[in-house]
Amino acid sequence: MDMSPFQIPPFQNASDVFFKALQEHAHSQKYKKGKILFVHEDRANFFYVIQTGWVKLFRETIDGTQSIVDILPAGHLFGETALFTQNLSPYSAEVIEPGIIISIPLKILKKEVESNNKLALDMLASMTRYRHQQDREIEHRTIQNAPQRIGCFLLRLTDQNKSGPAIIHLPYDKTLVAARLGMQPETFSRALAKLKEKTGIRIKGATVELNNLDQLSQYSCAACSSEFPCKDLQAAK
Amino acid sequence: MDMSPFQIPPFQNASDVFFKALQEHAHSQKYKKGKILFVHEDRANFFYVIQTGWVKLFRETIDGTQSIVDILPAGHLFGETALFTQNLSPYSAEVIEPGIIISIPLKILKKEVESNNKLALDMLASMTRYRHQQDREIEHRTIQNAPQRIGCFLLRLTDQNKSGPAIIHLPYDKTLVAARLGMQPETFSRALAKLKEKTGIRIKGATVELNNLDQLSQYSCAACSSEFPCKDLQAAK
DNA sequence: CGAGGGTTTGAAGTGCATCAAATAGTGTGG
DNA sequence: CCACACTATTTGATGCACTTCAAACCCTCG
Repeated sequence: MDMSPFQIPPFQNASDVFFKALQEHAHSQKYKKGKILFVHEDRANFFYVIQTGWVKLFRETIDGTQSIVDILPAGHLFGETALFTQNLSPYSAEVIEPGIIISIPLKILKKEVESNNKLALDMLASMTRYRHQQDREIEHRTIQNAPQRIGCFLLRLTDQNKSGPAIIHLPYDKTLVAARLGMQPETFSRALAKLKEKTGIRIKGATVELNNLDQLSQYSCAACSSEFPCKDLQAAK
Repeated sequence: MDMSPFQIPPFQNASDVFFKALQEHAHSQKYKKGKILFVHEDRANFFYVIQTGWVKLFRETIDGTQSIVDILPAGHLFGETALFTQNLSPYSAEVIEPGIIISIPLKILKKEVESNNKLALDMLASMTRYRHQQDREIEHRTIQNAPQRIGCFLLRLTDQNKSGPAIIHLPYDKTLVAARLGMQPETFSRALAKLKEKTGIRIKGATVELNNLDQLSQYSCAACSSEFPCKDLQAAK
């Protein structure tokens, strides 16, 4: 099995025993769009690492309204928190862009985290980062308006090591981007148009050309407690 | 020094060495309302445990708009995440109801968490709980309206071990409750009136009488992916 | 080429914010 | 213990942002 997906936090310091167990019990599989990996409040026996594709984490109310917990790109893991919640899934997970996902028995991780303090610390660091992202997310929902939230989202999709104009293309359906940002599809469409008018970005289908990052970040980050490039925030989080 | 504040998660499994270090270096002090404990992006050398009183964690934008990260009651700790962020405070902290707060050098916690895996696991469990609270918070902001959010907040203030009518009194200013719930004070006032009309609660100043918990939770939790009593959510979180 | 989903556009409604002002409540010094 | 000053809270009037419902458009893919 390909071990490269595990060259990422928080696994840098995992033990050989752990990797050996992975070889034996981790399972890599390609999934189609729409595949439900597990459901909220299910008994959880696995956690997952995304090798390629995108995964949506969500919950829903009785009347079917969904609320997006997160949308994750390749390189992220999810479902690992079930370790600390009596093995109950805190959300549902659905593949939204086809890709390869590795499932790993929670038991393996449990054993490792209980015996390898370095890994536990790395997980704490990951959790902390996530927590701050969530804090920021709440802030955004509260004080940014729709066009600003979109602008901020686009900025986080850019490669923050480069400067100058950037061309990105939306990683998944606009409807989903809208949900991810806590707005209706119609609002997204209109807000994107407004953002275009305000900052001069160019839009063609799912492709967006950001010719003036400064102008964009000035417009979007005005209503935020941190400036672009938003420290600690990962692309497309 | 009184050690009772440390009979709480995540310190049950801390070592004697840790407690001895606490005796020597932890500092307990009474603070007045309005005291700023530290400021966003300050260098952090301490973390804190609330013995009595309430503390507000927040950030602000250049134009002075505040966004509330959290409002914490006695028994909670905060500032500990600086351990994993190069000792930079991820928010500001202000005492909003006078009380006694214990400050503890991060170094002590650092040493303990690096050498005591049990504590690290307990911290992971605490973080996980917090993370799920935040997820829920985002959900609430998205799908509950103002009166429902207030109802949900009131429910979480009740003693969930008892049933039947409950009398609570708001733990801090209505203006702050409003901010905590992501709305304006005016909106809070009107939404509370609406909630009264819808669920028959009684309000006198800061005292609220919930004579029908079922009706209240039915009204509030309709727009939520979990039912009352919202599992994993602590009172007044 | 046609079916179906994703996206945009239009029209109307709703909830919350904002600005302004009145009222209630609280703590202080006399 | 009272009057004043100040703050917290409520109430009113208005505006705006986003939602909702409806329909058209577009794009992709079988």
